[in-house]
Amino acid sequence: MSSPPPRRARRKADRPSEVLDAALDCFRERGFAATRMEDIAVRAGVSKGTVYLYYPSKQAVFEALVRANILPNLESAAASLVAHPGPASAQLRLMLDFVAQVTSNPRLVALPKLVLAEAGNFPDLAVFYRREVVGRGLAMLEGVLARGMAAGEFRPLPLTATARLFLAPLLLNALWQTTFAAQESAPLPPAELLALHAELFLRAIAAPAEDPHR
Amino acid sequence: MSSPPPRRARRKADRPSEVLDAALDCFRERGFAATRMEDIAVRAGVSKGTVYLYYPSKQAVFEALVRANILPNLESAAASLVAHPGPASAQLRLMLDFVAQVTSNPRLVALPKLVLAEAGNFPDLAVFYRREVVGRGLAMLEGVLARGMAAGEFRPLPLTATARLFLAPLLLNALWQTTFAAQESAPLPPAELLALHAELFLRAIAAPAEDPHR
DNA sequence: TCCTACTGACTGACCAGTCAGCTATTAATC
DNA sequence: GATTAATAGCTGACTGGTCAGTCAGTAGGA
Repeated sequence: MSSPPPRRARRKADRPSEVLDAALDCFRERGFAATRMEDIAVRAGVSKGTVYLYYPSKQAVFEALVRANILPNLESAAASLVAHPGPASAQLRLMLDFVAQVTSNPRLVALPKLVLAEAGNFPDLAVFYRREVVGRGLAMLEGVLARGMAAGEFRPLPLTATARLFLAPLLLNALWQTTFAAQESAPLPPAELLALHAELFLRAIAAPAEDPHR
Repeated sequence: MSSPPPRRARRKADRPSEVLDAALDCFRERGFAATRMEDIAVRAGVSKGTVYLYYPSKQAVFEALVRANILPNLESAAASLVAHPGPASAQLRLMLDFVAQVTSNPRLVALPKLVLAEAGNFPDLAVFYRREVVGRGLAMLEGVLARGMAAGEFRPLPLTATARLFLAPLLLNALWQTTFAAQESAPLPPAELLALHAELFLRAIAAPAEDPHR
């Protein structure tokens, strides 16, 4: 085994992500405004000053957090799309499964909610999120829909609106989980909701079957 | 014309709602955490102390705001449902139009977003909102869906999940408006999105037409 | 003259961000 | 290999500013 790197130096490499992890936990529990830099520091096992060595402000921590956690998931969604060519309806289900899986991770789900809540206070972040996350997600989806329409698998429909209608239940389910899930007496399993969504949506956009009687 | 009521006394009656109006504007612009009591007071044309005469804390202002603005709309939705009996699909469109109209008022749209954002800090409010707003809205919707299924107008489907799928695009569209609308280069008109939603959704849940060839 | 609505200066707590200094580690020197 | 020097990483007390909430006092109205 290679000798471990010097402890101090190794810590330096690890600190940023340790701080972000701690920050995510804090933001999830109390929101952005109510978490203090000291909370984040203590949770990361570090002093307040150290956090400022790596991030110049609380805003910067938040922005780094969003960037670090969101983009890898988008990349992997795009990759899985490329890895699974096939009928557009199958790819649609693939994307749905993907979102469902991401959405089942409470730590990740917290992020869109935070962005939504803080969009007013972080216009830059809202722009970034709209462009890099929502924009790219919708574009992927529109690509799949366009392929399906071109192949006669789906009816011709306005791409943008259709893509948003497909995504809406996925996103809202995620927000729901983080907001109301705790107080549900008989929670509706997300998998059930999403399965029904897939069924209804595919039926709604399917091209009509060829009618042999005509 | 009857003589106007004494100015001081009249003001007392009007203050609470004036304060709530001002608070809504402030919360919309800067979020809950970032608005100061003094902002609300100035906007209401009053001093900070006066706000505290009517509401014991900032939290109380927020809670009163939500309660005052949400419930009347639900009542009126229920009333309009009673006033328009008819096929379930028509009632579904009625509810969609209703939500669309409420949603087109930016002041009202801000509230669900605030509740979402602050749910963690106001557990009581989240419970209230879940029960009184979301719960009653979903119940109304489930009622319409159940009628339609019983009448053979819609396929039999799980009520709860179907109702949520119907609502999701409406709510998400509202959140979208408040979060990203400002930066859209070619905004998608909500009416267009909602019309497509109605079309797709009704097609998805429609009972299959009787097949005369069978 | 009394009361009711209102005012706004004030207090106490809180916290983001700073910085002088400490400590563990590595490098240099003998 | 022991001692000292240099430095990178980290610390936490401190500062300056902000703001929720208070309350003694003012003024309009009956």
